Amino acid sequence: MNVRDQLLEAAARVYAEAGYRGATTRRIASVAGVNEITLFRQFGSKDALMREAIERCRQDATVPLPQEPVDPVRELTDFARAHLARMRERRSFIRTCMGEFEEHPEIMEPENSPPAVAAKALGAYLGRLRERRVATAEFDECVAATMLMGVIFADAMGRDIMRDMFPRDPEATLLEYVRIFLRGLGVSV
Amino acid sequence: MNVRDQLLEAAARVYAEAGYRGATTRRIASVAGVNEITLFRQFGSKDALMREAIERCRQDATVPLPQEPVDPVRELTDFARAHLARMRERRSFIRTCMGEFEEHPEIMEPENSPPAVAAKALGAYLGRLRERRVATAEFDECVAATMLMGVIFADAMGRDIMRDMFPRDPEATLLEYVRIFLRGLGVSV
DNA sequence: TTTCGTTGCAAGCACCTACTTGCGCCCCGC
DNA sequence: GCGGGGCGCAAGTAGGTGCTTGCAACGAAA
Repeated sequence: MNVRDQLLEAAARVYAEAGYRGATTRRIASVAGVNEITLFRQFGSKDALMREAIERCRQDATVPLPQEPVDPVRELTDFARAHLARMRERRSFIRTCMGEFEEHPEIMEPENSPPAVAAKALGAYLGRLRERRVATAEFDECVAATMLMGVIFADAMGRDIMRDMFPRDPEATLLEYVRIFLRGLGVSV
Repeated sequence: MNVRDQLLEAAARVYAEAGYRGATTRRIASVAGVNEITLFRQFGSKDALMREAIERCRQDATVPLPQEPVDPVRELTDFARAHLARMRERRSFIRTCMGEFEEHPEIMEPENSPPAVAAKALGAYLGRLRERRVATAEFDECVAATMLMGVIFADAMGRDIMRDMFPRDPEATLLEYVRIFLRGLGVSV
């Protein structure tokens, strides 16, 4: 791994831990194991480095949902588990971004944010569930999709912060989320 | 309002906007409309001021849930609306706290955090719904309570950040959250 | 072998930070 | 009227910040 990538990775790590102001060039360089001057020679300024480092963390992993629903509980559990795992991995980074939204709103591009695209795909899947008469209740699939993504988001962000609020067994909790959710859409579980 | 309270309020406001590092003593004093030296004379140090200012924001408003459920949809909608409004008011502050959790985990006392106590009260209410045979499905009321609080939390935190993910009408969305949720517990809506 | 681009090191710049000192003003109780 | 406590102002401390300069070492390409 070349010096540039080391710096980008270190910048993202330090940013997640300490925020923009706390991510000093000296600290980033130290974590990257390179000289501070090299940072400026490579990126010109702290701002340019941070912008590129944060942009790098944006690559979203899309979780597929089947075109033809077969087993909604299993399919949605897999979907939710994948998103939950991914958000939990990045929780420090996400929390820092959210905390600095007031100061740097530009780093949040609402159009393509990963949860938003996931919610869209999920909404389409829920629409298919209704078309196939698997989901029999009246519901707004957009609100429903936002709801499930919101539960996943809250779990990923809050489990380590408010420890006594979240049940011990993450996997069982996840399954229960999905079961309550699907029953709410009129899917028999 | 005396100088001390002005400083405490200004400190909380600036902290919510800029975080701990961004809340400089000069900026706080300027927002409070007092001299920076007065800040140190009153509180001794920035840390003491911030600690007291943040502690002040902790006073939680408990939202009552009826002992005898009558109209679950209305009761839970009122409950959810109150919590949503309160979280949304304080969203900047909450987001900043979450963003700085890695650096200052001590400000989060997981035992008495407002969402946790709300979730506990909600769980008890859901238990009553089941005892009265209003909620007929099998569900874990602890997980269910966490689920609804999570949806509220995600809406309060995310609506202004990921604008296209949340439907336009907050009140209608809220009602739909509650309806899907209650149906998921086996309550006929 | 020479050359040249990349890196490290030492030092330093101007600015901001939390925090201190000394002095003068002004209002409030006596 | 007057003494004292609370406040503001000017100035300054030591340390951290982003960023720059000058110079030497190294390794690969020529």
